Amino acid sequence: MPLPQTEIPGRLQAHFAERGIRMTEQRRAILRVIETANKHLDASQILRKAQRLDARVDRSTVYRTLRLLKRQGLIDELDLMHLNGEGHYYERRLAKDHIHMACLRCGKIMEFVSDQFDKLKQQVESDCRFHVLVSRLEIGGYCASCRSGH
Amino acid sequence: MPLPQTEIPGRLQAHFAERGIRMTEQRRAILRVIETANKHLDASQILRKAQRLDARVDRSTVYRTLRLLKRQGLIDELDLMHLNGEGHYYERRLAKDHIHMACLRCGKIMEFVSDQFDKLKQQVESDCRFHVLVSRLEIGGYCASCRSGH
DNA sequence: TTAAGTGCAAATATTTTGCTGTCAC
DNA sequence: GTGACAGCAAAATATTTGCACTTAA
Repeated sequence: MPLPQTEIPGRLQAHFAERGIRMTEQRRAILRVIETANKHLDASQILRKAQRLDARVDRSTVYRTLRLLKRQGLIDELDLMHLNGEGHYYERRLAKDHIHMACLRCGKIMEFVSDQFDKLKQQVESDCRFHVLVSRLEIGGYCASCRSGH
Repeated sequence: MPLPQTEIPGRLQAHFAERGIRMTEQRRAILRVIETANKHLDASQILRKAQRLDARVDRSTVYRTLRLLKRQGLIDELDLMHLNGEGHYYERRLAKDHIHMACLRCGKIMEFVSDQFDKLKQQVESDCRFHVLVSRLEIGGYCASCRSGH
């Protein structure tokens, strides 16, 4: 049984090699940033962090690489309820999808894994004869602390 | 038992009146466009259609009104997998939430109502002690026609 | 070698804001 | 009458693109 994807470092680079996608220093830096991120990053944050690894990285290369990663199904794009502007956030796509919850009061982002979510997607597959490739469930509301303090 | 919200025309205007939110000709035009839309519209499309009802409507008024409607929980904001650019789409919020499926090949948007979706949200409420106010489930993949032709 | 990738600058797309005048209540 | 709303123009934000140069394979 393979290890869960979370525990394989360099998995993104490995994927590029497997599919014969060219590797550059800039891409290496960007992939590294995404692989080691411990929270959701937007394009500007990815740029800044990648430039610390390789100062040459340009903003447009970040966007081009993000588009590539999306097409390859390696990252997911999130809005996180637009708590901060209109941009998008990115995170590695792991073996198991999860739900994102954003607290509209304190801005905290929470993640939640649920078998019911998988069942729901299976229902879409069978009831709608729709082949699911990507899915995104984002919920906005109040977290436990904020709802009690209300 | 009240009629489903879908069947109450002028419901958005009624909501404004109930909450003492000022009604203007411009808002009337924008609300009318949203209420009578038979597909998902983005800000530019709403502007264009609203201007046909009242030529004075300005782009900024559209955005300001959309923000107001969002805050009032009267409309939902969608990405529809960004099939056409980076903008957002809007639709009236009805009594029952639904899932949006976007075919990545033909661009068709489908909607699906599922009790499992409601159950999943209830699970988030209880397991995470998170009070759900808005939720958005968007799925990208291949529709029945496109998957068979593949 | 050469097709793919990059930086740079400029363009495009989307949304917001400041300000002054107008209008709903 | 007055506070909320509107138009307009400009700014802010987010993303994409054209093109000449560079580089991975």
